[in-house]
Amino acid sequence: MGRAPSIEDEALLKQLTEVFRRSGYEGASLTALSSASGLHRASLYHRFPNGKPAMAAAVMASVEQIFSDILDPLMSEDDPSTAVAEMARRVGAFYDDGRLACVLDTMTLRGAPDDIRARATHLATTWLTAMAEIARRAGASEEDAARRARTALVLIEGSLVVARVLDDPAEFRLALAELPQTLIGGPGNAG
Amino acid sequence: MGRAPSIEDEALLKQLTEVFRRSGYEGASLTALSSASGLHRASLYHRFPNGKPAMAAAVMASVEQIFSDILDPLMSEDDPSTAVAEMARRVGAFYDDGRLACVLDTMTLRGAPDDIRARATHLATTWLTAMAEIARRAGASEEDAARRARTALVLIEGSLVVARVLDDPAEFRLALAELPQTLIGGPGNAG
DNA sequence: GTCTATATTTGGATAGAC
DNA sequence: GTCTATCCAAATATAGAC
Repeated sequence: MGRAPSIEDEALLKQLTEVFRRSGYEGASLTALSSASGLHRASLYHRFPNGKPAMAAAVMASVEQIFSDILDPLMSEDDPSTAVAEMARRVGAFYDDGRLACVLDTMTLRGAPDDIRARATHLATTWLTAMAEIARRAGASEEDAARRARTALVLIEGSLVVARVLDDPAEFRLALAELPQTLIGGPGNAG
Repeated sequence: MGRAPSIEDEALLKQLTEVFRRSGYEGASLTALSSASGLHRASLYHRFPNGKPAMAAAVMASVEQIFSDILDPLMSEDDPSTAVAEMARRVGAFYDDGRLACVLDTMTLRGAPDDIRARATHLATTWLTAMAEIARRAGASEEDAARRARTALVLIEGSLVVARVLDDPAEFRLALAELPQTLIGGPGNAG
């Protein structure tokens, strides 16, 4: 067995993810990724022999894993309202209360590899499906449930942009607080 | 007088703006800016002696000008509902029906110069103020008007992200279509 | 005002010692 | 597994001809 890594895979991915989220794919330089992780550039290449595209792919895979946890309450929790509230809590933690951008936003600008953009599209679809399902379970029609899910995603992504631009997390917090209402509340739904 | 420019300032700014909107500040390489404008890199430096930061600053100034036109109906048009509809139409044109991202999003990632980010913040504030004013004029309380304006901005920015990620302008079109409702419709307002 | 040519720096990537 | 040293390409920027 070789020498133990100075930073475990999970912690490493977390640091790399943060850089990609803050700077976007092209803005995430090897220098930035290196200093964030504490590993020299050559060490990053040892972990990711295919370089920056591989790092970005690993980040996307990591985020997919994190989202499977974020969305888990929507499947496992019986009460839809409780389920959405718990999902909102986990979303808030992942976005560090609005201080971190979404990979769906920063990894889909021109310059990002096609496979990364495709993964972002897939992640968005997964998220939308899970949110639509909980709305459906709370009594919404299929059409209304799909609409509510899209609105929820728009509010989360938009509030993250606004929070960044205004340097104020208030809008993001509000979007999360209203998520149960957005997905399962109001007219036409039992929630 | 010297030789006439091969591309007029206005057209040049439009091309540069598109690159910055698609790629973000760091992703907008001189090569990309050059091929989009049809000018060689050295010619871009002739127009902007302070290089890429100056190009980005000029782009922000240009966008500020465009927004003063986009927001003009909110001041000059008597009927709030008509005013918002016309603003929405101009917003749709500026974002090319959801195909172009917002500078508020792409120019505020890490790596963009501080003064560019500050201009983005200022632009967002100007936009919010103008939208809050029309909501106020339509009968909303000051608090409700401010809330509606923030929601409108969140919906526009979020729907642009979602439209890009899903490669489908539908969500953006919907956000624009519902803008009158968002700003001046519903309970608690005369619109 | 635009061009070709070139300088300089940064970013991405590799080789080989430890 | 991480490091120093190095290579190569791309990005930013400048000089000077036309």
